[in-house]
Amino acid sequence: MAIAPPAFPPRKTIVDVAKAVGVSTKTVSRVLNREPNVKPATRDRILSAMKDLGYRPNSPARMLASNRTYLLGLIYNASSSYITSIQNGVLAACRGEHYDLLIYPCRYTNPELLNEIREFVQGPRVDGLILVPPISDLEEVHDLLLELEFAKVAISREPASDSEWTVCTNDREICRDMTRHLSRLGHEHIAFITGHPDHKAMSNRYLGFLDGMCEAGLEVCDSLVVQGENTFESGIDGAVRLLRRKPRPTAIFCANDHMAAGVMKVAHERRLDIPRDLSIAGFDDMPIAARVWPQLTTVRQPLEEMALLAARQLIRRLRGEAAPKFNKLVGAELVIRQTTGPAPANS
Amino acid sequence: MAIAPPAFPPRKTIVDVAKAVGVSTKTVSRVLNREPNVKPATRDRILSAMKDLGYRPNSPARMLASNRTYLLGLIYNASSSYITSIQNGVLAACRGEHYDLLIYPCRYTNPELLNEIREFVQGPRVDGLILVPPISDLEEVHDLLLELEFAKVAISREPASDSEWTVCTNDREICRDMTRHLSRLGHEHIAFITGHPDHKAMSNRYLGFLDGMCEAGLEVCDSLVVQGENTFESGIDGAVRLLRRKPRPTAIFCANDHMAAGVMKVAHERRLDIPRDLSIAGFDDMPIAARVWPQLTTVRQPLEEMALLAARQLIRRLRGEAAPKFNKLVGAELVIRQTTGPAPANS
DNA sequence: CTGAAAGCGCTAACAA
DNA sequence: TTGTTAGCGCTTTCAG
Repeated sequence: MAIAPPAFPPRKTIVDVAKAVGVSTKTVSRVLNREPNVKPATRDRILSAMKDLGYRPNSPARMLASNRTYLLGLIYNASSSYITSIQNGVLAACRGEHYDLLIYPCRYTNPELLNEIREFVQGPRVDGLILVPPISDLEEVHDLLLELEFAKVAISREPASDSEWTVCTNDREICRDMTRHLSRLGHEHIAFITGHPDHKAMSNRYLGFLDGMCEAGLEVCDSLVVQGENTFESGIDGAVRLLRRKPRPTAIFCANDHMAAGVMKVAHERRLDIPRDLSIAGFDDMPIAARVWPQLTTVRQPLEEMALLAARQLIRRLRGEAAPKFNKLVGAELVIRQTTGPAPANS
Repeated sequence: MAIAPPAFPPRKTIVDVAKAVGVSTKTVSRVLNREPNVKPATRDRILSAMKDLGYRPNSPARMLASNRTYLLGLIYNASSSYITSIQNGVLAACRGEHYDLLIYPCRYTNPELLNEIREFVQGPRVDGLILVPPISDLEEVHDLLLELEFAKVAISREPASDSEWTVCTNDREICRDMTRHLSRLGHEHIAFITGHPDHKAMSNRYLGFLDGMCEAGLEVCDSLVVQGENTFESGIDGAVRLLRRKPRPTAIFCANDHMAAGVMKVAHERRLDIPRDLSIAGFDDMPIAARVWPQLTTVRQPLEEMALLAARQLIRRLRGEAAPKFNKLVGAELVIRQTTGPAPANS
């Protein structure tokens, strides 16, 4: 009834390979799985027989027999814009390791989220999970996966326990550095638009801002900190509110680039010159950062690399090769472009 | 050695379900696959037994036995920015149909591309393929898949034969409409930055521009058409060249939004007021379009919907339910924002 | 270092 | 409308 994938000439199996070489299927299976205990000579003969016969392993069969799928799952919030980088990193780790990626977008606010995830991991279609914010911030998700004893690595999450596997960046330090950059440019009234309160990494960014202000001996005025929601629109709202303050801030540091783009829009509409009248900084170095005018000063997180490290570690673990502890910290860097400049003289 | 997915309590199988209900495994299998020839009453009993026992089908087993993977493959060029919309559309079609998505980024210029694709489809990890530009423009890819008799649907491709399955938009008509919009605003010197010549949909956009110019009785001056490459940078280059022309164009229509953003950058740097001094139009309605300042006038292609239709059709075909012909045309629409306005009076 | 046999959980073909 | 019987191609015992 359904159209089956064609198979002419009929696909070769390990039986064919085993026959051709004159060994048992088990031996073939061993070289397939890179197991030890195969004489190099035998191994080579098998390998070349595979090539000659055009043999390709049948993955469903391996899955069934080994109870593993060689598939990694990536659960993410559907509207996250950075997911492409993450995907690329994960796939880079999968290449050559015989793993593939199954992506699973969902809404992190969905009350059914836990059930969805349970379904997904018990499919059972994936061997391990990669979690990204804001889903990696949800304790319930980690608890569920712990209960299910399901392998996972979280990106941008501070490990709640020692056995939890994470890859994160120095959000806090780098935000202090950005604030320092601003203060060195002479800014004293520096405003901050925070990220969505559900995102933990966001609060670290704010802490870094506070660190920087403190270090520069600048006062953090309550009225110069407004709550954003990571969106372009909330950046607009934040800017509108901030530009009403007296004294008006001469610099606005946003917890992400989308909000910074919103601030830029408001500044442009008010005919403020960026950065002469107002400096603006973002965070993430999304593609948009280099494409707005003027180009946005921001912070680059090596998302792709983080994802690669996370996935590589996960694969090791699934192979049983991994160390018990894995909490990797990778460095972010300032990307100083055109939206930050000296504070106005009369400020 | 490797950490196996935990299975406590041991997972239920169709045998358990069959026993519980007192039917054969085949009957259970039938309801699992929504096959006909099961008495509704039996069917209901089986369904509720499944629920009671917490049964979940083991997908590797189904794959092995049925020679299908219930996985769709999405092959795309790694640097394509619109891939998120496509993914979302495909996944929307997969939901509820027991299909999942395997993504496979690659470089369309890679000389190994055909081999990569061959490996991918013969994995055999996917049942069918969804192709997007610029890979869907490559004849060799279609030929290979034809030779392999592998099911596929192409997005944004004009079918080379009647049996080819495609979903595309009316690029040409909508570009004529955009040109008409510009001419009605009084523009006479309208420039066009074309897309990368490898992308077929791009040439249709150019043809639409020509149609529009013709319809408006405007002359298409060779010096007002420049070749772009779909990138922000090529938009910058194009703008620099175009703004040197005499008479200077009063409007620039770009074959995509990235290039339009590049044009905006140049315009801003030269202190041209958009749209008073220069109108700019893009194509795609990428997220960036609404976030630059002023907001970009562009064309919205329902990419997500296109992907959904493509995937849905592919799934039907894999089920053996599909019609032999499938060439879907979905409509794009103008999104008139702030970068297009009346032509300067003195032009 | 290698092999024989027994399944993994499901579906296909045929029978009833 | 339902059941029976073989496998799918591989990995896993466990025995050499």
